[in-house]
Formats: sequence, C-alpha cells, structure tokens
Amino acid sequence: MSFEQRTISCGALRPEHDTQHVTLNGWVNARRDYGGIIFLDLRDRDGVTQIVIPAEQEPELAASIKDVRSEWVLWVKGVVRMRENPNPNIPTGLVEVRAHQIGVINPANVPPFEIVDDLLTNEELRLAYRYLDLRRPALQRNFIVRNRLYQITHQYFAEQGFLEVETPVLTKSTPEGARDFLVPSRINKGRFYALPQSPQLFKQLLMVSGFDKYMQIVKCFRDEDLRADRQPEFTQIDVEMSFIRQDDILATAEGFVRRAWSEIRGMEVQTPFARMTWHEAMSTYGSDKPDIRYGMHLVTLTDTLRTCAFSVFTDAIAAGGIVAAINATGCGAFSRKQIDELTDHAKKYGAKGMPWLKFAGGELTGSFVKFLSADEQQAILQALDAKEGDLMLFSVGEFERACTVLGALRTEVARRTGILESLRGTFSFHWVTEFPLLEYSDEEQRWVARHHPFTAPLPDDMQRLMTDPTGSRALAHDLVINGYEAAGGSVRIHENAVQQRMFDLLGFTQADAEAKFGFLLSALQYGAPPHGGIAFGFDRLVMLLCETDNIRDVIAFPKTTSGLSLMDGCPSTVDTRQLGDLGISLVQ
RNA sequence: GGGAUCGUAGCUCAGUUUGGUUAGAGCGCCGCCCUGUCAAGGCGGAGGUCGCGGGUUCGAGCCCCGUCGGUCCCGCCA
Repeated sequence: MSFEQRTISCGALRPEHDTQHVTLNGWVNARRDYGGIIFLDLRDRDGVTQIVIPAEQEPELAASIKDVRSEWVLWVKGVVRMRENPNPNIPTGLVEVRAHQIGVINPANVPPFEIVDDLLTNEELRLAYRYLDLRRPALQRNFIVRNRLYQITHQYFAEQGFLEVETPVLTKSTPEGARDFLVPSRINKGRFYALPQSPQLFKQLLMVSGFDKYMQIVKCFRDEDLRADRQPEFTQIDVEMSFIRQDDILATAEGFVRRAWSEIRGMEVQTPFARMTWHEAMSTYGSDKPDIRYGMHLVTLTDTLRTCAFSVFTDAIAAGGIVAAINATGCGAFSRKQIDELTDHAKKYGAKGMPWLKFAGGELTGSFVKFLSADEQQAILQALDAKEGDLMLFSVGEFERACTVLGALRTEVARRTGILESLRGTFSFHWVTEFPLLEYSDEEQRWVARHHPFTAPLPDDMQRLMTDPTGSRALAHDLVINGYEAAGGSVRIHENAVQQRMFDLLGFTQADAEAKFGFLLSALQYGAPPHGGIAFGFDRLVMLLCETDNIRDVIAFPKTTSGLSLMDGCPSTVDTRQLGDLGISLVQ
C-alpha cells in the first residue's frame, strides 16, 4: 500500500516547527471526537503529537477518518501550529498539527489491551501479544536504555584495548554447572552439541592464543528453573584479560560501570568500589550479594549465649553452629500474625523456627525470654543496640544456613517497613571476594566448585589444595549492585598441574578429565599466560538502570517462568520426519 | 522436585466465607449527540464455555478430586 512518507517524527515537534508543512507516520494513540472538531493523537517511537481535524470546516476530511480508531496506522499531512490550549504533560504539548490530508496505511483490530503505560493487564496476555506490549512507551524506553548500554560497552572496552571475538554457539557439553540445552547432530547421529552456559573455556583459550584482552556481548543458555531475574537465554558482557592481577580486572570493571551510570543515569559513581570478603558479607548481611544501602546488620551472639538456659541455642552451639540476630528497628508493634509470617519466611530458607524478642515498656518479652538471665538480656540489648519499640529476630544453626535465614529476614523486614521503597533511584556498588573455592556436596558425596573448576585459589591457600581443601578460598569476585549479582568472575588457573589437581579434587579420574577437558589441559601446556576475567549480567544491568525488578521488562521476547514463549508457542512438537533425520525417537 | 497465590465480559475486578431466581461494576467496544479536548463529556446498546475435565448435590462461579496456564519463592542456577 502506498503512503506519504514522514518528514519528521511524532515526538520531535516543537514550537520552532510552527507554520512548517510536515508529514507524519504513526499509530493512533487516542481519538477524541467532538463532532465539529476531532483530535487524533498520533504515536511513534519518539512520542505523541496531537492532530486536529476541523470537521465543521472540512467534512470530507472528517468523513475520510470516520472509522479510524486506536492503533490504526496513518499518514498525516498538515501544518504545525501553536496550540490554543497547551498540554504541559507531554513534550510536544505546545504544538499540534492541523491536518489537511490523512491516509489510512493499515487498519487495526481492537487490541486485546490498551497501549498505555500504567497497564495492569496480566502478563500472560501481554506475552501472547508481545508486539503490542512492546508498543508501550514505558517498555520502549527500557530498550532505548538497553541500546545505549550496548554502545557504551563497545566504546569503553574498545578504548581499553579489548578485541571483540565471537565464540561458537554449538559447543561441547561439559559436566559441572548448569544443565545444558542440547542440539542433536544430524550428520553425527547420537551425538549432541550443547549451547554454551558461557564462553568460559573459549575465552581462556583465546588468552592462550595471545589475544590478551577479549570481550564479547554474548548470549548464554542455562536449562534451569527460572526466576523474576533469570531467563533460560540471557546476555553477558564476557571479559577476559592476560598478564593481570585481580585488581586489574576489578579496576577495568569499575571504569565500565562508572561510565554506564554516568552516561545513562547522569550519576557520578565513586570508584574504587568497597570490597568485602564472602565471610564478611555472610556474617554481616546474611547474603553473598547483600544490598548494603541499609543497615540492619547481623550480630553474632554465639559467645554471649553459649551458657544460656535455652537449649535451642546451646544445642546448636554445641553442634558447632552459631546464634545470630538482627534488630528490626521500630518493629516492636508487629502483631503475632506478622511475626508468624516472618517465621514462615525464615522456614522457607531452612530455619526450624524464628526465636524473637520485643523490647517494649522497658522490658523484654518474647518466645524465649524466660530462659535468659538479666545479664544475658542486657548483653543482647547492648549487642543489638536495641531500644524501646524494637523487635529482635534470631537464627541458629550452621554458619551459612543461619546467616542466610537472617539475610532473608533482613530483606523481608526492609520490604515490609518501606525501607526498600525509600531507596528507589539510589545505587550501591561493592565487590564480594574470597569466596569458598569448593564446597562439599552431601548429595553427590564429593567436592564441587563453587564458582567453576577453572578458578584459581588464593595464593595463601594453594597448599591446602594438595592436602585438605576445606576452607580454601577462591580468587573470585562478584560485583553486587543493590542486592543483585551484576557481574562475577575470577583469576583462572593457568598451570596444567594445578588444573589437574582441581579435577582430581572434584572426583574426576584422569581419563574423565582428559575426555571432558583434554583440550584445555593440553592448551595449558603450550604456554598459557596468567589470566582472569569477569562476566556482567547484561540484562541485570539494564534492569538496574531502568529500575525494574522484572527481567522480562528488558528482554524483547522473553519466556514465562515455565520456559514457554506464549507468543509463538515454543517449545513445540516436531515432525516425526525431523526426528528421524536426527536419529531420535521419543520415549512414550 | 516442592511451596504460595491467581484464573469470572475484550481488560481490571466484585461475587466464593454460609451452594439457591435472570452472575454485577468500572474501563474498552458499538450507535447517537457535541467546536478545544488531551483518561474528553452526555445518552443508549451489545458483550459471559465463571481456565479445562470429572465428582458430590434436587441444584455448583461457590464444595471435593484431577488437570492446564500466569506470577512469586525454596531447591536448582559452576
């Protein structure tokens, strides 16, 4: 269908265009029909402009748009003029276009939901009509931010001397880590490619090749259960550097984040970022990715309560566990019901219960106060800096579990008391370092890598690898922004012997290691430089910059939490012939 | 794999507690009126597989069982 092509965008019109002849293309945002005069709001990516049709004077023009409704696609020829009644709420509000000719480019069905920003429609329907959902300016703004971050990423890393190199999407399935998405091979029946969980091994091999500084904006795939901030396919800024120490990686990352926040948010972020060890993060905040914009720190009370009369505490301590607490300042008025809800919350994270104390009317009340001596009560109040009207929540047990429970309670209390809401638009940036290198899996009866099997230990802990790896720490680093893991990485093992030992600890036989990772072990014997890197969660950075807590708001065509695409209906069944080509038959 | 919660008009929801006549409201949609609105306004109208299947009952939107789907969370996510 022919149409008059636009001379300017709908969102660009300003008083300086007064009296100019223009042609606009766009979607009808709204129609206000007064009989004698008709207003159409025409929308494109840039904004909305009001079109005026003086129906009284031009009945033929009015008749030509009689059927035009929301979401029809039009071209409009007319003259820009100043409005009699300006609308201060929109950027184009001082002007309007007096139409002389209007053409329908394409009519539209009545949409299943209105294209407005303050949309309350359920996500199921929005995802089924994603192309309509994406017409909403609020969502389009997110993709404008996303685009700017692509540009900043390429500019910054290019300026820093990084080379972008593409790595394969069809790769080898490896054990360890997330479940792989598999792609059957037609030419080699019975064999499979895997989609990469990340280009980890390839970027290390690029270091061996001498590329020195590598980066890539790259899709990664993990076949695991989803969350509000997790999709099965997601984007990383993958970075790797040679001949560096950990500080170099962190400084490079800090420079990038500072640039992004400066250009997109207009905020000057202070660098270097604060650093805390994993142990500090867990014992102070109860999380390895804490939101440090507010306090409510965990306080360890193990020594204070070691000899108290409350067996829940003393039994846990005797078993090697800890007792810790947070002070939910000012929550002393929480009802029994609210405390029960907090207890349920604690139980989701593996707590058996949630002992609590209230300080009100100058005295302590609570679930276990009768087991405490006056000295112990005093010590608790002092340690938690508890004042009149405060509520104290306790957790006991093994260190990581007990801390995690309090960390979850800390977040929940912050949410319920409006602390999180009051922090909207603010950001905190910090590093968490010295993660445990390995953790023992009771389920698998073996050590597993906490980060990944290629992570180097702290030099001080290298000896432990040869004897007992318990307590060994990794040269790993996570960048945490507002409680989100925004990036993570490590210095890698670059010596064959150390890497062999790591596989050994993980329970791989030499033959296993050779079969799964032989190419890496081999590469490490041909002159591998010391190297390390980091990968940013690109979608999460965009989420933070857009201040949304839903990853689907920053991915154009996302999946639901059960991994379905409601628009195109994938995953779908396939033709038996396709399966036959691949040598695959389905189990009934 | 597990837990919570939701599913009623095109959309957002009420109705479910205590089963009972013809399932309601706002927005949207359709028609008419209207020359300065911008969430236009006024009058009128159409519109329902109460997610789906089974059961209990004289009778089910409401109770029971199962199932599908959305969201959030635990496990999982090197």
